[in-house]
Amino acid sequence: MSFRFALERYIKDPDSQGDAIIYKDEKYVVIKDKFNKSVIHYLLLPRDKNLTKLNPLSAFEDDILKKEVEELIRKVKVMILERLQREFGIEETEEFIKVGVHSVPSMANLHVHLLTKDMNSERMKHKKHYNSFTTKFFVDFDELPLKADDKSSEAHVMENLTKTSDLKCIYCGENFSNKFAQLKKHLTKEFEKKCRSKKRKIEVIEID
Amino acid sequence: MSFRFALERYIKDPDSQGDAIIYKDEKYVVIKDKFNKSVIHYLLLPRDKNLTKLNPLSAFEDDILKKEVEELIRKVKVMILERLQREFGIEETEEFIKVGVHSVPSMANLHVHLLTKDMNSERMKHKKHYNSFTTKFFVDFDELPLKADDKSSEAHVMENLTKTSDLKCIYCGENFSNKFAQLKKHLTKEFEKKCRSKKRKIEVIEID
DNA sequence: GAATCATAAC
DNA sequence: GAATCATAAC
Repeated sequence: MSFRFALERYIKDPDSQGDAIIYKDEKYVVIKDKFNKSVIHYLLLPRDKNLTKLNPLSAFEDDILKKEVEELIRKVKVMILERLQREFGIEETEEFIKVGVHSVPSMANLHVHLLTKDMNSERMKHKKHYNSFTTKFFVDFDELPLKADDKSSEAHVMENLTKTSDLKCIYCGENFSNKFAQLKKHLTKEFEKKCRSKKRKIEVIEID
Repeated sequence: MSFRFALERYIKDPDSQGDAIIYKDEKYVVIKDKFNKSVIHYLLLPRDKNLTKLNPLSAFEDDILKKEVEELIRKVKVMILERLQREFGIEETEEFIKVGVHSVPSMANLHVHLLTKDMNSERMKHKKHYNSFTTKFFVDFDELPLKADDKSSEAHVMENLTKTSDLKCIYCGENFSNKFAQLKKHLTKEFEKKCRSKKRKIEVIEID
């Protein structure tokens, strides 16, 4: 089976996926993105055989699906903010969480991205990664479903956007042109600032 | 001036280089490698105008140079082990420090690498990076100067070695073939094991 | 040396 | 989607 169906196993047999599973019920699973592009990056997937085949730009024309997913998104956002507090000592609001879909997903199974806005991850490795979350290639969940004539439906246009858009800092808007390495440094600095601003005092005690 | 002379400023005016300078006297400087390939990675450079032009494989035919550098290496090794203890809580011996030169340096100014053996760094980005420290491309200081007929003197042979040698874990010898991403994960795990084995207790206290 | 970009093969 | 490899231009 092609890599495009790599998410299939999570909806078919979540119990076999260990701590990659953040949430599950009969109809949905929420998993950790294996190649997280932010400090926290989850995927929400409907488990239904038919729903999982839908295109993300039109899938949420289904009102029931949309309502149910909205409700689950609310829960997951809380979990994300709690984890951000617990693991990084960062107090944030829902504004710090991006929720939406890729215009042209590489993975076939319908999935919604939920991720913190830091974009600070080892796995964030090149321009296309970054721009797939920071340009119109990424469609906010609130904008779904898209009108059929929306330009965001044109796959080639969208893919080009991830290649050609300048790299701009999600925090301060600074334009890094195509200088990805410099953007990375900047994002790390911005995130560490966010951590420091909580003024955590870390005490290290040797017990052996 | 070409990038090949990027180290020139460190020997000419170390005082302008801030905390990149680990040690300096009239004849030598030791600096942090700007693109460190291990947790701790320093470069030792003779400042003399003539010495800095020498080829690393033959430079240490000069007995005085060799003796002086040997002495400085001893001092720097102590500094490295202290920093390893201070910053990472890791207790190690000199065996954990690699000292030597690249057969075919990219940087023109004579420099000796001193680095911890973890090979665990964000800047370790591809096979050539790794193999330039783990194959015969890297010549241990103790083996210098090389006999003139040593194969290690053949630049093309050496450069090929960094491209074609299998990736092998420096800790356990596991062969990762050309699977660099997997080697990286493995090295991170190995290093974290080393940290954990010190059983540090970390207490986080919010003060704001 | 770093870094961007393109390109197979999975 | 990931990952390896090659290639300019600095």
